[in-house]
Amino acid sequence: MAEVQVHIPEGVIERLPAYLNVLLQLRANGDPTVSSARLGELARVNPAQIRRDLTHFGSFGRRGIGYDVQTLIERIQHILGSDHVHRLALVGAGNLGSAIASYAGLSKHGFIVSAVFDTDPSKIGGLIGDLPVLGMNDLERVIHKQGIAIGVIAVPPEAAQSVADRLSAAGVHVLLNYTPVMVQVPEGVTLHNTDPVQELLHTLYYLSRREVVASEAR
Amino acid sequence: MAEVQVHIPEGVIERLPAYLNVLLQLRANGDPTVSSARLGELARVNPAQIRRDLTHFGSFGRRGIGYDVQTLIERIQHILGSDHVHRLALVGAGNLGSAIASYAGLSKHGFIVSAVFDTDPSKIGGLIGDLPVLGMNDLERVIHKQGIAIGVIAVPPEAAQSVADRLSAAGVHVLLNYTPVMVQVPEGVTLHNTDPVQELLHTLYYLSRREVVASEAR
DNA sequence: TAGATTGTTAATCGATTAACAATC
DNA sequence: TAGATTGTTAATCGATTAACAATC
Repeated sequence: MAEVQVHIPEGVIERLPAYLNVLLQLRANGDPTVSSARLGELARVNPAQIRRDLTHFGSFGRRGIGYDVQTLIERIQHILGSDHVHRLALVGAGNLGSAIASYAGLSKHGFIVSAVFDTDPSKIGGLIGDLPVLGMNDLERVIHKQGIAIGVIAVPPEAAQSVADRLSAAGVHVLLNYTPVMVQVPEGVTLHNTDPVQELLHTLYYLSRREVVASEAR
Repeated sequence: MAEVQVHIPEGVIERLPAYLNVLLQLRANGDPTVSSARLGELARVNPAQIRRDLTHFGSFGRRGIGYDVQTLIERIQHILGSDHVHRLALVGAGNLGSAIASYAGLSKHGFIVSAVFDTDPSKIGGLIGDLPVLGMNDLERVIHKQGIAIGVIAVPPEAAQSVADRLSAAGVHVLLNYTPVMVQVPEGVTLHNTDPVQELLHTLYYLSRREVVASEAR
């Protein structure tokens, strides 16, 4: 019987990585099982919601016991597709590029930086981690050859759009944009702007409200 | 008559920074006004929702005309509190720290890196941008003196928790954590994990679904 | 067996959207 | 005036949560 995958609410998919993160931590901690109550506490999500979310994909727990940490990790990784390796192309070998290449969070989830590109002749041929920096001329060829589906933009803002264009044209499906520029991408390419400032602004709202409340309570 | 600020839905506050980003782009473009239809197109939000969101704070548009870009920018900046400067303390003067210090997205919204700290004696006294790198001994004193409310953690993962503790104890209200470690913070401190991998995982779900769909459609 | 905790239903809650009168 | 577009209501939609029978 084929599994008919009906629509899964966006919110569910957004929470799965958060659950996964907590589960990986529990595993590192040596915990064999976890209840939805504990998981909810750690991920700051209502326990009922966790159970509800998981039912979209099956039933992974045991009544009276909870969830086996290792099993649930594997199930979620399978659902997300992070149970196999994903190759990234990193464009930009500056400070930011170097930091991304050595970022532990990537390898933890099966992402590996597979090629690094830059325009600067003084950087080409040098090493980032243990990868040689390639010139932009090699971009299309290497992306095809290595079957890279994810591109990371870590270049100066003024170059962001043209890099996005090149990566999209080369067949990359997902772009991670580290510049504050709102780049345009063609249909079929998913863009992620990793602008932490956006989040900071959001927090600022609550920060200033708190100050107001505090001074009113004087 | 005092404005009684009732509860504003979280989602509204999350969207304001997105509107602001688009508006700043429109202003840079020289557009004097914008309709909710156009704004919605650019921010990928339903126009009715934009109008609804804004009514929580007042009525900023003109019927038949739209919104004055400059006015709406000022209003949203005032609501969020980004109409004045916010000082950041940056801990970690490595590649990542250097990249953050020169990140254009920060200054665009009134955030300025006001002090940089590191433990490495070979870095202390050196410059990041035009700021001297200070030793960790100076952390509490400088944060108090400069009235810094926001801390940025750009250190190796193993140091993340202790840096978070020091910053929290020094009176910082908001932490931006650039490591993949889930750090714990005391009550009253807001933590933001800027883990783009979380988002990548989320995208991966749709990416693998698309591959399945594509191969089934073969 | 008694206690714990899931999977699942049904109720609640809140957010999104369509529609339209007000008005520029 | 006619056309455009807001502000706001009311209807829809979907997501969250409480509750509890099933079951380990």
